[in-house]
Amino acid sequence: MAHITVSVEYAIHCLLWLAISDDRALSSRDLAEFQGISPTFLAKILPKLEKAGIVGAHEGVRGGYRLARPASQISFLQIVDAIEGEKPLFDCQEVRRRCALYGDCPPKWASGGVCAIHAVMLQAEKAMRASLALQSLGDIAMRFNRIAPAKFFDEIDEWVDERMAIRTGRSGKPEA
Amino acid sequence: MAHITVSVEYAIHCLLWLAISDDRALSSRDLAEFQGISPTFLAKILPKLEKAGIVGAHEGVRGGYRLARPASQISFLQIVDAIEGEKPLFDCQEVRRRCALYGDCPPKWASGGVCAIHAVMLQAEKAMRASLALQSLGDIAMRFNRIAPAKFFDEIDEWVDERMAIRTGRSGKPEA
DNA sequence: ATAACGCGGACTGTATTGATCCCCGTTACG
DNA sequence: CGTAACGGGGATCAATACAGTCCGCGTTAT
Ligand code: FES
Ligand code: FES
Repeated sequence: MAHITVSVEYAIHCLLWLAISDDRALSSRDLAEFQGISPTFLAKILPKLEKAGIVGAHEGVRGGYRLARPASQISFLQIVDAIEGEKPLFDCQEVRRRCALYGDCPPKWASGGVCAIHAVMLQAEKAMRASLALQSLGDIAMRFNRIAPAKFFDEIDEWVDERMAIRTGRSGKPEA
Repeated sequence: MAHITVSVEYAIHCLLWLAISDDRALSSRDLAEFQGISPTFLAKILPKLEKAGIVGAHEGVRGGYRLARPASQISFLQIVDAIEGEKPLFDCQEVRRRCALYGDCPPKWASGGVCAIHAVMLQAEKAMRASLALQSLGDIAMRFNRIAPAKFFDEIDEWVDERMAIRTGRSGKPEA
């Protein structure tokens, strides 16, 4: 079966960090290094979330990304659509019209409307999308808050602070 | 989003013809020419249905394929799985374990069980598969029987008879 | 014996995906 | 005002998967 690409996994995990460390704008490089994924590749993903209105981008030095809405108002479906576009799960090639019995002009009963087989696929896609629409980023963030120890959130803060200091405070020294 | 490949469309349309023209074994070449699709490519698809126990193959001259079960006992899910294998909709790369905060050994609360994001995807896949499992080839065949004019079925029979005659009766003449 | 079958492997071309690099406009900070 | 950190977009590349072809083998009715 087809795939929801890794880009979506990267995107949602980034959004989860943004949801947890609210307020503070995180740069794409921060998010990449923090999660051990390719910075240049992540830099191609985040603009998609921005164009979809899921995150807000702040340009220039000290810039970065913030959630554009409360996490509870960001559904998984919106994220997946923002990253993957609107490619359908099943892409019907209308083979029913090529039947040898009716040469080049298939009768209306065979070519009108949606092929019954195609309809089944559309229904399956609809079920999948409905399932994705039910879950919000806020749900996952809450679940994460429950399982992660409080100490962990302090470590996140420390890490981010350290990054900020390295980048701005001591900008002349490129290496820590 | 990802795709259910064209092979599935070919496969299901072939199965539909097999369901309609019951009894008679149709060869892969018959099915391909009948639907205007590549014979060599279809010849790669049908064995998958055979290995999955959906169709039965009869080798040798006058051979071909038949449904191995009544059409009502063949679900769309079984067909899709037979063609596409068992590739998951979403293939988790476990990015959660790469977090910079816990170097090489992520704590158990972060790596145990299934990632909450992954779980959402699994649930969506489950919803899609459940939707596909609800529809059977028999349902579609019945729907087809309702919209197709009775005359059409006679034409199918004629066409098949003609093919049989060309292939076996006058085997010495390769062209019609 | 022949020719129509199914079966499988090797092979090609193209599209997509993951990933890198470079350059540009913008913005804070010194 | 200059610099360096930002985001954004285009060009490029390697790996993979998919659609489609070709060839050869074993099987079986006629
Ligand atoms: S023609 Fe595409 S599914 Fe029937
Ligand atoms: S680690 Fe794969 S979805 Fe979270």
